Amino acid sequence: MPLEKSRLSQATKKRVRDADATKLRILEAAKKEFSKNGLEGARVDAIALDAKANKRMLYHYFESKDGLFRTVLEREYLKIRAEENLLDLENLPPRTALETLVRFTWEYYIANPEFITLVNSENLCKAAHIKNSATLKTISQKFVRRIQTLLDRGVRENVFRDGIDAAQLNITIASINYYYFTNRFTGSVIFERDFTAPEALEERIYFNIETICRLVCK
Amino acid sequence: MPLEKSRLSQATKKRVRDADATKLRILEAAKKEFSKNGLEGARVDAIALDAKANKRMLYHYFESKDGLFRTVLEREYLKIRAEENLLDLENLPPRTALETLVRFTWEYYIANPEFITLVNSENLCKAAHIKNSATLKTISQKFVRRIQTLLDRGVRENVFRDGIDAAQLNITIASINYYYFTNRFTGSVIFERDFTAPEALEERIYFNIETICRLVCK
DNA sequence: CGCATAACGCACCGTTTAGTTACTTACACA
DNA sequence: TGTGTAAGTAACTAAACGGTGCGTTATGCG
Repeated sequence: MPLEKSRLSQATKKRVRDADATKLRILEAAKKEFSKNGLEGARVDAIALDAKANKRMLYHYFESKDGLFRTVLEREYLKIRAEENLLDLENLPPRTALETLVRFTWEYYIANPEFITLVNSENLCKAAHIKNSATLKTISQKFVRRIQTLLDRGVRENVFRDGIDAAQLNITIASINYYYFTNRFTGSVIFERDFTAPEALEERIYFNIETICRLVCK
Repeated sequence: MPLEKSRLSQATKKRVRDADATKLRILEAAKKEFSKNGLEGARVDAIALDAKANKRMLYHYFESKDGLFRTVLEREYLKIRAEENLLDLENLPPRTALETLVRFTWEYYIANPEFITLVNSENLCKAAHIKNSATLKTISQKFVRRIQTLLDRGVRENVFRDGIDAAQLNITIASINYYYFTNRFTGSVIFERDFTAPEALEERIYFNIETICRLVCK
């Protein structure tokens, strides 16, 4: 009978005490709070409250506010790289693959606005949290190599210009999408138009694809 | 004799009490502190100390921390627009004018890295400080109109493509320069190269000019 | 079942924070 | 040269902050 109860509780994950579930709740709450208010602006108490966890647990699992931020940020980097890896760039015509990549970046930022503000926070503190993360370096470089392969294939198939650097292209694709979102609030005020209106978004992604295609294609 | 002394002190600006000079010292110190640590991370005491002013004066002149930030940010926007207006785009061949604009943006960010982090902070708080600034809107729109004029002239002279939106182009020029700088710390870690090394900077500005010219020119 | 361990909670700490009160002092102008 | 006003100062506050000491309780395992 106690065995059965144990099996049931494991299966339904309705344990009163569940370290993994608590950790995850804290991470989700931290992601919200850090992305909304920045690293300095985020409140540890607010994270604990939102996670329905005791503040003590936060320090138990993540050591410090910075430790928690590091974990959140690293997870977000891993997540975007993982989704990028799902892109089937290798089996698409080069031009279509390029367009797919631009569109993916755009849509990822729309769906995950937190990523942008987290990265901004990390740059404000000069990348102090990720400085020593070996995994982040390797996965990012693997992605640049994938783009280089795509560029090479495009050149071979005579649709891409020769001599384009994959890292520079990668930065440019990110920038024209990233900038629009991170500055959407000041942008909307200054240009007196709603940057997040559906028509505005459509106009922008069209313009961005055009920009990249004209840069890369023959 | 007291008249002479007064005249002298006004001329040399060596008054013991000088409201304008104090205000300026506070603004300069605030710009440093806000850009270094963000709005929330900035410390009012640190600003007062660096400005060699009493904290009370800060509240006397700018009302609050947010009031000070608003003033700093508005001044920085006015400054970049003023420098942009010095650009002689009207009397340059269209392609040269375009290249001049891209290069100016790039060099402005190199010379004024504070501008970028201040804008980032403002976007984190959803443009709360500049929301009601009428001057900012008008000067920005005037600039977009200048770019539109340049684009029109380029089309007439048969060197630019037709139908390019000045606002979109303006955003794109800003983005490819801005992103590189704001993310230079995470970028340097992830790509394992120094984003601020002279060779890296040169490579990037070349790539950016290429990107814009390919987008706009025939 | 009994028990070691890990999950969890409460109440608290010392420090730092933005902002203020109450005061003194230099200076422009009459 | 006297004086009202604005510039400037020091010491303070109440609240909020990140972080902890220490006790309690659920749970998985032998």
